[in-house]
Amino acid sequence: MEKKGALAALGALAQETRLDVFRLLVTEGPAGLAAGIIADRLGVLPASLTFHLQQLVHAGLITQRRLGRQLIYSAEYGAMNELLAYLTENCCGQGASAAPACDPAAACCSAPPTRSSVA
Amino acid sequence: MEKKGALAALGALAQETRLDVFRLLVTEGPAGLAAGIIADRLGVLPASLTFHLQQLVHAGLITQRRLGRQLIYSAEYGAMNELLAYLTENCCGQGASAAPACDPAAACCSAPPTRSSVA
DNA sequence: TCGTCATTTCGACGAAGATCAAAATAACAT
DNA sequence: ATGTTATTTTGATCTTCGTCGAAATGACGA
Repeated sequence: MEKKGALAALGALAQETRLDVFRLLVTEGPAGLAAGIIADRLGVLPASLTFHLQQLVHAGLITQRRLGRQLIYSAEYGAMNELLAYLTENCCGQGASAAPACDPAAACCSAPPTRSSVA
Repeated sequence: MEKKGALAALGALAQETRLDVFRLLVTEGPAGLAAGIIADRLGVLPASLTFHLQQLVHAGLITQRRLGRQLIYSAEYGAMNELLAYLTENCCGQGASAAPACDPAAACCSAPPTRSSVA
């Protein structure tokens, strides 16, 4: 990941509501969560949530898909891996390794472990 | 690292100048760099640099010490390790490991490899 | 087609972030 | 004491960020 992308990801996560949203989506795995449910769980007004969701989408940390009349958001594990890789490579010593640590399959409890690999 | 600290660190790094400063300090190792030299290398006005350095200090990512009439700033590797640990534990799947990846000894070239362990 | 549910867009507002020039402080040498 | 260098503080200005209520869009069912 180049600097631009890392800055976008860092900026997107550097806000309490957005960090909460992302963490929530991570625990839900690839199945994701509808906007309304996220708003309910976190106690955020719909308009505000949309604002934050857009920032996260724009940073590539989450993706959006439509299911009926609701919009489902889910975490983009690859982006988090790239961010971690960037940080270990550029903000630690020179010899830092970058083993991918994020895996949707690890989101164990709420969503049944999906066999499909990461997009 | 609790959420508050992670937010502070993310916010501190989510700005181009500050990310540049931190990356520069990381490459310099524990020896650190004087404010004036950082300003020179990055082409930032002194007042602006001070502003950004303060943000980084406040987030715990760098530390300050005085050497004669200059102020030396150096990277706080522990803070970066904690941030990486927080991200892997909270923003990846549940089973993510948190092996400390940052080591000042890895900043090989400019500073002689220090034997003292990470704080 | 009409209503209604889910979500987004719009417009306005205050708060926080970033930048700059100018003045102030701190440390040292003469 | 005085001057010089290194850095910070101050204050002003401008932009960006986050929040909110109200209106608009999109998708579905009757």
